[in-house]
Amino acid sequence: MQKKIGEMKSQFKDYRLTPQRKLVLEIFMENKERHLSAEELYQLSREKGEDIGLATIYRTLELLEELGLLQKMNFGDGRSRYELVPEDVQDRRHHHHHHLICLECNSILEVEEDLLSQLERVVEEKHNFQIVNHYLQFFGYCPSCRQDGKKDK
Amino acid sequence: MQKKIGEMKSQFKDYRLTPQRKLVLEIFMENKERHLSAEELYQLSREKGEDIGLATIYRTLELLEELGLLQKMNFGDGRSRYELVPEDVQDRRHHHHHHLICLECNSILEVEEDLLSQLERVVEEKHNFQIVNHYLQFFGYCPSCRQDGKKDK
DNA sequence: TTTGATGCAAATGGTTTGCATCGGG
DNA sequence: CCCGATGCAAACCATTTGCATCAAA
Repeated sequence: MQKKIGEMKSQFKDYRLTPQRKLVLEIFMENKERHLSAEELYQLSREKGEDIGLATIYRTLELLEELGLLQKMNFGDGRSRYELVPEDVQDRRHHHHHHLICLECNSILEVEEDLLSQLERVVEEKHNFQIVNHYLQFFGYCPSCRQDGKKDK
Repeated sequence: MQKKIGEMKSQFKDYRLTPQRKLVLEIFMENKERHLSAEELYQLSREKGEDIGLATIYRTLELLEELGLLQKMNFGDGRSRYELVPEDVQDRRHHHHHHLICLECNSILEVEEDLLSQLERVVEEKHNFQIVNHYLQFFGYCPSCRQDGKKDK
């Protein structure tokens, strides 16, 4: 069950939950499957008839990431993208899913399973490195592109 | 055993192995452990007394990545970084090592082992996605920062 | 009323590009 | 000669910042 934006005030201890910040959160809620860039958020906000400055969007994204509500990511297309961090993992700041990035059509599929726990433990032990989070991307060819282009060799 | 730059001509089928391109490769050879940015390459080249334009460096990096000799990566510091792809994996374009990125001192350790093969197979099968490469980063605290700051909870 | 938040525009900084020139084959 | 490669400067573009204004507690 999804927490409503209004109920998120507790997360904003020293910050104000302004209309602009609500708006950004709202857009993320309505686009859970997407990885939005600042510019895309700007466009989506105008489509909703709202007026919000691009600079404010950047500042809001920075804040929401600090609060652990958003995760910043980079897909190599020259701009940062963000996605909503699921409630149940916000505390631990662990983000247990990965991305399948198609080299042909640039689509991004999400893989929900997280099979890295054991691997993390191996690495932690071997290198005495305390792991807080991980980020895994797979590059290759998605089902539909494999069919079209016969990328399969 | 490392291939010499002079022996790399075969990789440059339709391109010229110019002094500038040799220089860039040479710097990567001498800094295998580092993840160099364009600007850093520029600095290192001047330290060697060579004169090469920054634009040429960018164009060279793009080319070398296409040829599979370099891997482009992003550590979230606002600039792209590159590292030499080991010979024995250049063909398959697989890059079998990962990064441990310290959130405290920003150091980057490399983990040589690759334990993702089985995981890749699971994902490929489950999602019918042909994986060509993967990229894995671990975020946390390195040994020395754990000691200093007692980040360990 | 005070302090954080916003919006605009200007500045920043990494990267790309246009174009004249250079140089190897 | 020709065509790819280079260098310089200008252009680009995502992101950041300065500052005056706004608004909620």
